[in-house]
Amino acid sequence: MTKESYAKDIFISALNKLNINATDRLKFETPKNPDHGDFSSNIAMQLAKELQDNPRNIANKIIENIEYDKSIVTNLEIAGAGFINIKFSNNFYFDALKAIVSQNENYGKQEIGKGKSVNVEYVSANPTGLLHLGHGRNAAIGDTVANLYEWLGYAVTREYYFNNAGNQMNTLAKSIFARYMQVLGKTDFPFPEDGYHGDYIRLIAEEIFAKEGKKYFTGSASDLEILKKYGEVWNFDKIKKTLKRMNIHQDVFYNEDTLYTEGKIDAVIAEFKEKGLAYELDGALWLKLSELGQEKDKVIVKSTGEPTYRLPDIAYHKEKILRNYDIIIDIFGADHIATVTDVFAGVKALGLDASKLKVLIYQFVTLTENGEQVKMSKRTGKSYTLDELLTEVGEDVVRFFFIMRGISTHLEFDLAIAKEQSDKNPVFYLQYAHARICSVIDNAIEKGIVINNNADLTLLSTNAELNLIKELMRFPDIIKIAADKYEPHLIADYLRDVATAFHVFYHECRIIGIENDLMQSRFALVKSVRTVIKNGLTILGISAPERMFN
RNA sequence: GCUUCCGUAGCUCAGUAGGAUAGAGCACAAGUUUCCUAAACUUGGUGCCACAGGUUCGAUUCCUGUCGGGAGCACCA
Repeated sequence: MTKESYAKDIFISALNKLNINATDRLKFETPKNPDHGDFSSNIAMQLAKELQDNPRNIANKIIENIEYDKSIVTNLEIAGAGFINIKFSNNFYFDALKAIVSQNENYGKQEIGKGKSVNVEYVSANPTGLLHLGHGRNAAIGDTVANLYEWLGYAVTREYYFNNAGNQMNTLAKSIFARYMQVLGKTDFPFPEDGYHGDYIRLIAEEIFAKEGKKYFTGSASDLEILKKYGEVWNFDKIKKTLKRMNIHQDVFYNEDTLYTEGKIDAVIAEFKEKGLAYELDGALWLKLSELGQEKDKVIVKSTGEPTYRLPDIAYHKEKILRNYDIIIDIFGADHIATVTDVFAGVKALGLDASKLKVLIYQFVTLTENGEQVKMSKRTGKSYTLDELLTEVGEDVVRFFFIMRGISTHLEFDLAIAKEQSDKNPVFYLQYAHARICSVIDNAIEKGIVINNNADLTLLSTNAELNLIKELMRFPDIIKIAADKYEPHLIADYLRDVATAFHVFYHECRIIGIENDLMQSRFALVKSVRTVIKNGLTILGISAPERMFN
């Protein structure tokens, strides 16, 4: 039983007695100010207009008709403009803690998504280069969202859209070839204008030369094809290694190529033509987006015969929709905003249900240090790669920093704070709470204390203890809200609140060395805190160390 | 010009699907350890919630417009 379920029960039966049907408007919230009780309803204010009565009068009538169990609710009162505030008994909280203790490491897991499926597509970087900061934010958001849905009981597919077909792959081949020729001694061999200037291209060229010599010097189509493939494999290998460092493992690597080989691109073209939504002009094939609510028509097949990105994107989303997921989530950077509406329009035009699609757009990341923007790595002199950042500040810090802000706000990644292994770094605050608890338990075991599993929780009586229980009770709701709103940072914020409540408790209440029964109940409490922090960090893909400062 | 995100404390950001006295971390100042990890805790205060209208019993939150900053507006992806 939760606060919500009990409060709803007693309110609905009171409203029924008054012949008021307001079930859908009945919402409760936990007031910020503890003087306003544990739970609060604004229903009386909402009803004021249609009942043509003063909210406080209505609240009074509702309260008069509420029947409640005094061992669960201790007080109901009207406050302010007409709020009804509920105070729950300590016993209610002890029962809630008992439930947490018994669920143990499963606490927070839910069945809301049972029998339903979610596809989360994230990272999806082209194999033309190494991952950079933006990909890092993408990866952290995508993986955390996937975790959240898993905790809600959904069957989650983590997907990576692998695109080795477009124009950019030819640019990669040409870039490698130019560096290759330079490695062969033609130092003035021209580098393509729009080529990839990163240092890794040179590494790839050197590696090819070391392994296979100069046999690709002709630069023929077949040579370029080999260089392209080599670069693709090389880059993708690096990408996967970087993701692995971030504790990310995707289930499906959907290759764009299969859209062509399995005829899915052609099928979509045929369908657009059949619906009269595609026409030829200047040798190119255009999609009538202007008839689909967009500003202007756009090209889907270039006059060269190659599709623009729009067409495979539409075909790919069609493909995902046909795979029958209940929710399909894409994670994109702000630079992709324009493509989203095109894909939606295209998918709808194919008669598919676009309401299952949810596109998360995250804003850009800037790296700062001591208030100044950092563009280049001091160590390499090149722009920061994700791998480099991981090495510099550590995996846990990277994952945390990338999700600690709302996804729609610009993220300032402060290198100085990230590097700091101290109290300034918010990650350590959470991990420290976990390590502290582990340490106390180790300590008890060392002293020969036996921790039993049926402590008398009613012995917990201080504010610090009760606040901690209340904090722990929020965990399932927070997971649900974070998933519904697609906001991983809510988990990070929540864990900080839990850690704070724990540290306050720890400061005020001793555990070891006090009377046995109370000690046992405090162990139960503290073990639950440890579980919540560990589960929360797991959702964020961050480790929960048992020991800190070695 | 159009699309989109943002504008809240000195800085970085929250604000629980519209609620009561707008919060946290950092920075700054002062304290707390014979005692389970002081990477902790306690105490200090600052806000025309960018601006102007509108909706509402009630707006930092929703709508419209203005200003300011970011990201887009290809036969690149």
